[in-house]
Formats: sequence, structure tokens, C-alpha cells
Amino acid sequence: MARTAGSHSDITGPRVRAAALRLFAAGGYAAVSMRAIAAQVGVQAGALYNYTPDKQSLLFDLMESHMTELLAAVPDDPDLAADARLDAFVAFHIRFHHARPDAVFIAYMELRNLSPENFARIEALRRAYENGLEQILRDGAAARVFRVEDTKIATLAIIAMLTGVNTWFRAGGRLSLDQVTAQYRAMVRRAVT
Amino acid sequence: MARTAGSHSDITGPRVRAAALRLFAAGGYAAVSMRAIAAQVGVQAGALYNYTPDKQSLLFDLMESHMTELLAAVPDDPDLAADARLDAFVAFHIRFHHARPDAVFIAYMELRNLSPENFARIEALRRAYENGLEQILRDGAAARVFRVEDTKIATLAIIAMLTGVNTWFRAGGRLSLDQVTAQYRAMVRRAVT
DNA sequence: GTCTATATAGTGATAGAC
DNA sequence: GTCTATCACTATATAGAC
Repeated sequence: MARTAGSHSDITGPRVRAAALRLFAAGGYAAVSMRAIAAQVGVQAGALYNYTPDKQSLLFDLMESHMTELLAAVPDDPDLAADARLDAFVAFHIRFHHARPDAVFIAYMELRNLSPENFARIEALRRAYENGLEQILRDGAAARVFRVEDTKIATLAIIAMLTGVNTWFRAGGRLSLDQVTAQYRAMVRRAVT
Repeated sequence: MARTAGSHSDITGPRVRAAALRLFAAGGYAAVSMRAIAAQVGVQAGALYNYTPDKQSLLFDLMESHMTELLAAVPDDPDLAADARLDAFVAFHIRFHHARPDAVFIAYMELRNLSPENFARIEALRRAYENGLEQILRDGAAARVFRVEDTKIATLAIIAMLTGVNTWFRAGGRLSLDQVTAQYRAMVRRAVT
């Protein structure tokens, strides 16, 4: 612990990321200044550059972390029946995204602010996630559990439908998240059966 | 036609709106400068203020026009059977949105850049559109043509699913828009039946 | 209606003291 | 690691000539 007085990189770094996440989600990447992020953290703007080489890297890191966590957390047990795997995917997607509204919002809204190389990396992660669902649909179609004309279209349709929950669901409303999940599970199942 | 020489408001106005629509969709409202819009139109930045009081009004006008056109164009014949009305809604939504990718993108992505009053006006239009679909689902449920646990959730799920087509469909690809529409129609029908 | 010029304020990023 | 100070730009919006 021979740490220099005033050294707070272990705490300030996460705080910079947290502030950027919140502000980018609320106001949009282009509309948020480095000074605004610094003010949230409680430092001067120049200090931020100890934690990120530039503003765009900050955005990319947030998006990459989100996508990596998503891929690490998505459950899939190929030994289960396809309909059970689909149910599990639906429940997971809704719950995971509900827990991270800011990261989800950024991951969908700020893609155009990434450099071409960074954009490609995020897109690859997103596609890997989609492929997980598509494999479930394919296996289910092969086992004649599902009836899906085109698994790619069904994949995109289901993900768009599920992600949409984030735009309107608020805890404490008319329905609980479990109730909402149950209804989406039923709609998704019927859509592919 | 006693028009002053150099007066082009009848042609410049629409060109300002078209340029703003394109640039806002491509780069995001906050990242697009009035100078960039002016350059696209072929005038100096100051001249834009003959057509809009400020940048934000330009955004609002684009969004309001889009939503008004959407509401004016959506077909619904209450005398038809509910399933036929739903099919017509699906086909309309996909086609209308496909024809206006920039306006659709802006309407979903730039809501946070509206003033509270303007935001409320756009939201009201959006809700009116949703209500049109919900009424179809309600009528179908009452007639026992549909089985929908919660018509509000089903409405939001269907619209999210259909709007998602804009994020990936490109003409000239593996499937035609009609083929895509047919598959979404089938999935939507099954989801509520 | 469009131009040029400008007021006023903000931007991302860097240098060097401590 | 954080600060202050600053560079080099860019922003929206307006004033007044034409």
C-alpha cells in the first residue's frame, strides 16, 4: 500500500466511467462535454485524461464492457429442450437489460459515434449474441418444436421486441417485471410455434 | 408573382428541412452544426434563420411532420375483421417506415433534444398511433379472434418488433420487403392468437 | 433573402507546476 | 494524480449592408 498521497486511480477510474455512462445516456455522447463528466466526478477536466486517452475511447470502453458482460452472462444449455432454452433466453434478456438501462441505451444509440474499427468490434459482439438466440431457434426448428420460416428474421424480431421493454417498463407500475416477462415469454413462444 | 429578385423561400425552405433531416439522421442532432446544414443547402449559416427561429425548432418540425404524416396515413377500417385489420397494420407500418428511414431514426433517437413542451406534443402523437393498434387488438380480443392477456403490452411489443425492421433490412438483399412483411405478419398473428 | 462580420460562449486536448 | 492555464477551434445566434 505504498501509495502516493493523492493517488486515487483505483477509485477515480470507475467513477469516471460511471459518470460518463450516466451523462452519455441522459444527454447523448456529442452533447456531453469532458468538463461535465469531470464535474460529476469532482475533478478538473484535465484529470480525466489520466483514465482515458480521449473521449471516444471512453465511449467505446463503456460499450465494449456492456457487450462483454452480456455475452458472459447469457445462459444456454444445449441439453435442454429448445422451448425451455427459449424461455430462459427471454427471461434473461429482459432482466439483464432492465438492470442496465443506461448501458443498453448507449449501446443502441451511440454506435454512430464509434470509429469504424471500434464499430466493427461492437458489431461483432452484438452478432455473437444474436447467434446464440438463432441457434436456439434452429435447434428447435430441426426438432420440430418450433415452426420458423427464417431463423435470422425471427431472431431479430424477438430481440427488438424484448429490448423494447426498456423503453417503457418502470418498476412500481401496474405490472411487475416477472409479470411482463411471463407475457413476453408467451408471445415469443407463440410467434415461433 | 411579384417576387423580389433573390427570393427563394419556396424552394430553400424545403431544402433546409431535407438537409437537416439527412444530417441529423446521419450524425445526430447535437453533432450537426447549422453551418453543416447551410453548406448542404448551399447558403451561409445566417440565412437558415429565415426558415427556423433556432436549431431546436428545426428538429421539432421534422419530428412533428413525420408523426402527423404517420397518423394521417395509417389505415384502419373498423368494419373489417380484426385479423385483417392487424395484417393491414403490419404491412402499413413496415412499408411506411421503410420509406422514411431518416425521419424514423430521428423520431426515435432525438426525443431527448426536445424541450419538455415539444416532447409532450410528440409523445401525444406517438401514443395516438399506438392506440390505433391497441384498438385493433382489443376488438379482436372481444371477438375472440385474438388471445391477448394485456393489449397495451402486446401493442408495444408488436410496434418494437416491426420498427426493428428498419435497423437491418436493406433492399436488394436476400429477401424482398414483401417477403419480410409476410413473415412478420405471420409472427405477429401467431403471437396474439 | 442572403451575405459578411461578429458577439459570446463553449469544445477537446495538452503543458507544466505541485 | 490533480491542478491551473491555455491553445486552437467550433458552436449558435444576431446585426446590418446589399
